[in-house]
Amino acid sequence: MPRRSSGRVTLQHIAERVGVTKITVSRALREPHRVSAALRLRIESAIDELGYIPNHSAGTLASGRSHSVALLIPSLSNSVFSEIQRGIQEGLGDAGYQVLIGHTGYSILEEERLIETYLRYGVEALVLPGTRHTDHACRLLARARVPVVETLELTETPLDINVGLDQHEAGMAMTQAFLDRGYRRIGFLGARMDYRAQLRMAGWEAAMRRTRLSTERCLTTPHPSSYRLGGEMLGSMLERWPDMEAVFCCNDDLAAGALFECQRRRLEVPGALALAGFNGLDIVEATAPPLATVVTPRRRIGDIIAVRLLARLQGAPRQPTSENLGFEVRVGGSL
Amino acid sequence: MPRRSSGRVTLQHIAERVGVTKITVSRALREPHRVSAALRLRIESAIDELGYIPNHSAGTLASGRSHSVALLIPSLSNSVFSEIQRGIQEGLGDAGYQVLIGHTGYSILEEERLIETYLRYGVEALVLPGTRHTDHACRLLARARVPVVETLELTETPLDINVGLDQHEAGMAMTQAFLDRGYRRIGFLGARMDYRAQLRMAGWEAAMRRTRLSTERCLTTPHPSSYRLGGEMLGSMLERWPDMEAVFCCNDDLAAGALFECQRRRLEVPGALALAGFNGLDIVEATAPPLATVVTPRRRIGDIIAVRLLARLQGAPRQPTSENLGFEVRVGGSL
DNA sequence: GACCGTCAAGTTACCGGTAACCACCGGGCA
DNA sequence: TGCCCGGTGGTTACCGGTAACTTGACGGTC
Repeated sequence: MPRRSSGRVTLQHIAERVGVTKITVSRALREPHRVSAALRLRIESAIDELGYIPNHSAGTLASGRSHSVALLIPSLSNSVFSEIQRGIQEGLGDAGYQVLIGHTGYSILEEERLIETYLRYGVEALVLPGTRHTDHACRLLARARVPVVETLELTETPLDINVGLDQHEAGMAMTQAFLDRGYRRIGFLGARMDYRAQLRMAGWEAAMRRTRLSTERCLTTPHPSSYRLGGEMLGSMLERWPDMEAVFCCNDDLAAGALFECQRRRLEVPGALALAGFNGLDIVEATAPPLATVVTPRRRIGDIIAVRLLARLQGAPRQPTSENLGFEVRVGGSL
Repeated sequence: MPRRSSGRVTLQHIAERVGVTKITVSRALREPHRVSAALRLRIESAIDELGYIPNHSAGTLASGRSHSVALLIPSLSNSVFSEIQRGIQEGLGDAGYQVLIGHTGYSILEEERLIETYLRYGVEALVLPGTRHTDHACRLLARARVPVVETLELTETPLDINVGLDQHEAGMAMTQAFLDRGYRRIGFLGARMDYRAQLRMAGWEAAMRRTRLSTERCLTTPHPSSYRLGGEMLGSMLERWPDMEAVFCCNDDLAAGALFECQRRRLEVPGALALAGFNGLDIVEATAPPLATVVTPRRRIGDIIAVRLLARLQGAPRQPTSENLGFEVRVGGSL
């Protein structure tokens, strides 16, 4: 007599119903060609009569394979990550992997916690946003001997697979686009200031210094970026430096918010002030005028991650590499 | 000799290292008070020396409890869902549950697939967006005997717990706000046209009919909504009905896109055309003018879901109920 | 001093699958 | 005829934990 009556239908139930042993039912599901056609049909009909649902834990425990992969993303409301997710999902989903999504909220501590959680789940690979991790997270990953993807930005010392773009260079390129059009008093607005925002800012600074211009006009905040914040920060900036000619925002949300603030103040864009954002989200082409931005190849990042990961999951050897997928400076109508 | 050398550290390894049996180690982790303090310390240090990571599958299989809950969301780039997620995460995370996020892409077929997947994982509860599901999904849920939350909209026939707001009534209320201000030729723009968008539209229709006004001025598309689409649809609408006085958009993205299009056409908002959106996202208070919208209590929905679910998980009996958390019409500056 | 209760740790069986190996059957072939 | 082989299905053990029950030591109580 069973100790616990889970009430759940198991392989054993199907097997009894059909009059075979459970291994045969298991095979009918996983290696159908190894079971005779007639029997397979009887098994299949028993399965859906009884409503059998395989127990993933049991399967994982027995086989040592979980058929799942963890994808950690910093934000659930940012289409930068949702497009990466889509690429990965499609690539790995077709190969039979389930993609488990975790939400770090831009915190590497939360990332560490999630890495441990998903290692407990036995994921066969992990995709992490960024290249900065806690020491403990690195130890966990090293011991787990599981393929790891670091994405979005690039690093010289990848843990394993690294796919992204050079955020510093992108920041410089956008700044150079301002310079090429004759702007000189170019400011920088940054929110959240996660590592990627810092890299973009460093790119702006480098381009300004190279041209012997001041990097004084810079405002940052640890708060998450939002449209409203873009407007507020632009306000502070104009108050402090009324002579601004151009503002480079660390992302499109901030830039759009800044644009709205200009509209409220009846400041012509780009006539009175030039603006640019970063990422190339949908909004930049919708505003009046369309915003300058750096378009990042998010969907492609997702696709490439899926390809590289599948190769590793199918046995390709580990070989830490960094893959630069580039970016495109789009001038829009705001500079 | 082990058949497969998983390489992974198990309870057994810790136990041998400390010189006890594995059940003692297991207890030290789950019921520390049942193990003497000295031994507990030795166990803990062995655990982090060897880097033990519990095997979630084994624990789940043995105990019949997965300590995880599935949350399905339609879109990973819409802060409507991310705020709900945050509420649920905080409420359930503290109680020791892991929230597994699934992405349906607004498809009930994909929802069905994910429901089955997560039932295999043995989740102890499911949170679903919406009240429409495939028949097969309903059968799966019924058989699983697991608490289910349907959220966002309300239904008269909840499967179990239902927390949301009356989307139809909200659509009517926003339309009434237009009417109260004297607008008569009020159009409706809808994208994606998932069930909630349909309900909002039906609310608009009902309010218009009640006032004996035409519901002719209506444009919808199955495409996902975006800022760009909002502009394009507004263009089509104005072309077809140049005499429009007001436009109610099924969400804020569309409304913002429509506003940008008005700016391009130098159409004063609300002077020449009044606009409203739906949801109360960050963007509506950032634009110039701020957009009218229906503010939905997303964070509260998440919080309440967590509370109701915890009660059920701790043994409260199933008792299908529908909980209406209401909404707030915010007039902004666009009507 | 016998008895009882409690605390700390161990024994045993089991969760629901899968790997690896084995057994049987019928047919083709030398 | 004897042998080998592929196609089918079964046997056995095990994955890494946990539930439930048991054991033994110790202290308090009457």
